[in-house]
Amino acid sequence: MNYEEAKEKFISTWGALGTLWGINKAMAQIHALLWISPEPLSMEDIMEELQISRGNTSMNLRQLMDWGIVFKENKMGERKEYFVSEKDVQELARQIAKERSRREIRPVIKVLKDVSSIEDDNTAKTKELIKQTKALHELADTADTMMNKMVNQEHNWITKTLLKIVK
Amino acid sequence: MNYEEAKEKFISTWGALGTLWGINKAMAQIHALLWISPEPLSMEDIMEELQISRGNTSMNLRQLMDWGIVFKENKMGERKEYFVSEKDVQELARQIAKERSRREIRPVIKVLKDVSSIEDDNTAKTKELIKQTKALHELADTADTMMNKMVNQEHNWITKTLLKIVK
DNA sequence: ATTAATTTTCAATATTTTTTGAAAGTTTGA
DNA sequence: TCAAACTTTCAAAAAATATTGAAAATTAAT
Repeated sequence: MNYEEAKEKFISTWGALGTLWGINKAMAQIHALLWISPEPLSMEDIMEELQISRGNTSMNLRQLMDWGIVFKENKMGERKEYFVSEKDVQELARQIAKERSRREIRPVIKVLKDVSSIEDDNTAKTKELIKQTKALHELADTADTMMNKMVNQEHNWITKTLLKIVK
Repeated sequence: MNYEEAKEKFISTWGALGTLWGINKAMAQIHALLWISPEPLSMEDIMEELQISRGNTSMNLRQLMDWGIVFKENKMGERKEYFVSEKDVQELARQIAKERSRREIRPVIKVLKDVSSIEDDNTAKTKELIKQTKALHELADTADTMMNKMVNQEHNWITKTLLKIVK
């Protein structure tokens, strides 16, 4: 496998993985491209490389910036904007965990809490609803608390912790 | 919030969360319905409750069974098939982790390994590709190993471990 | 072996999501 | 202030994904 093949393989694999996890292909691929690029890239560069439109590029770059994993960069004397990805793998993981928790997990935890707190009327179905949503609530809450600890830890905490668990 | 409201809220929230994480709405909602149902449900019951077609119900039940989180059950003297969900929250988490690892994460780890192993030609871009994909490979591999430990642990391991981390 | 009950399949349809591209907006420099 | 360089927005189009429903297949009882 040469450089070009490897690059394409990485970008398309990252795009496919994103899709599987609810992240659109263009967004995942732009991220992949910036992740392996030693230089900041302009919108033109990205459009060219991934064969996508200007509008698509612009919107997905904005989303990546909203997620806190891509940044704008200016070159002196140049009008054009350039983009770079967060390069540290731990920081990337933390940022993604943080955002998914905030946007997706916490709202669900809130619903689970509310649903599991309805008044018990002693019917089997109500009992089951309460019991099962409470169990989900507890698991989700514990897992989310852990994620948040993770997000606020020192740089190398993730790997150290995972390794400790794995023994 | 009464029982009906709570039930609907739970089912639609679970469906929406699924969608966000790449699982289709019907599949997530069928799972939610079975999760809180104290009795096994027939295909008719599910179609009726969620207002979805027979074909849709059949296909998504099959997928849930492929994921190992829903099972067929027969009532004596009845021709019809009934379905029940895995009820244990830990087992649910383990099963989902196990399947997502097998189907989605491991193939990506393989690609990362291959891509990060291309020959270094000492150009900046090749060096960056190798460095960054290697970093992802290491993180993904560690996390996946942890997931697999998890999957094969005793029943209550997840919560105990998470709590230990959280301190 | 036939029929009735039930489930599965899959081409057609509907829905949702993503992408495009051109117009509108913004910024910078002359 | 004007205009060139560049970016953003958003309605329309395209693509991807999910859903339907009826025909085919399966199963079980008579």
